[in-house]
Amino acid sequence: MNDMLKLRNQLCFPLYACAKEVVRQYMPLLEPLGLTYTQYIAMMVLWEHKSISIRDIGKLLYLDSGTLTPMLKKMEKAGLITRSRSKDDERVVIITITQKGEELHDAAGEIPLKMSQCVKIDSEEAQQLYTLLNKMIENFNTLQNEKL
Amino acid sequence: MNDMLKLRNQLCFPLYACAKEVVRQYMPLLEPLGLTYTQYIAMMVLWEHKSISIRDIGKLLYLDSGTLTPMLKKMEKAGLITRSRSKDDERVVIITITQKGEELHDAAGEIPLKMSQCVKIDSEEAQQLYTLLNKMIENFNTLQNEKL
DNA sequence: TGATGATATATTGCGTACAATTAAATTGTG
DNA sequence: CACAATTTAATTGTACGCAATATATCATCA
Repeated sequence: MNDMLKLRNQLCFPLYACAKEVVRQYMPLLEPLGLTYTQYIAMMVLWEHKSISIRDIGKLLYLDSGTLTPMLKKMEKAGLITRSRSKDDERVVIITITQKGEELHDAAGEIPLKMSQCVKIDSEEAQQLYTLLNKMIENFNTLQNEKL
Repeated sequence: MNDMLKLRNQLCFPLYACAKEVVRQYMPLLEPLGLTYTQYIAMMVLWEHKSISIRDIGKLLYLDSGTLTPMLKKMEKAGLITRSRSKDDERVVIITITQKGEELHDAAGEIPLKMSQCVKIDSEEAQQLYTLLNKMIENFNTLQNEKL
């Protein structure tokens, strides 16, 4: 029996399970804002950048057009953003946050604190985790670039 | 501007992004076996337990019947498992691994090593990550039980 | 300039995920 | 023992997530 093929010896499984659970914990906090987790992180990009191409949102969130296009159309319908083609390059779609989208920022203010209370690890552990995860992501980015 | 609402200050986002990326890295390794990642972790449970209820698979994988029922039906169609009602309790569906399912175990033997090479973190870091993630999962389990 | 390749988004198809609901079987209780 | 409460799967509906493909636009250069 190959012990590496047991669930409890897998590193990737807790990563997968933990990520799912965190998203689940966000749901009741985001429900009053009418956002899903993916929409929430998209709003986070827009609260910071105000106006940004779908391509750049995808690079920041590691999501492709197959995920973003339908989601952003829903968010447009909800009045949080507008979509328009760039004049410089007609291929590019620019997403711009609306007043209504900006207003969600205040309503979201308490969410990071509530989540950190829910994820009961101390700040040193959180820092460790952050560092390790970003190291892995960096490595995946490098692998990706090597392939091109 | 609430800095906690910036992507780069979020702990949950690297967790979410990293988990997705890991699943993506698994895909080419699992493709020759005809498995998805979720099917792969289900097979891991079955390689170890041989025969187990859907309920217990769900507890081990943190998945509900809405996910498992259709997936296990596909795996039955693929000949990897059989499905049968328990004689003791007709509500319970028992999943049993088939010979064909057992044979996949050998073919999967190289996958953990290949993945560990792909995720280039050293064994001490891996241990840290494993510990932190399991601590978070434990905490979520506790929260869950408190609610009942 | 016109063919060719690259880029950005959209679309399609498939496979999860999960909440909410339904249906059947079992358990607990008066 | 009857019946309400619980448990287990299945079903339904919504929302990702990604590979593969299609389409339109842009860049390059012979």
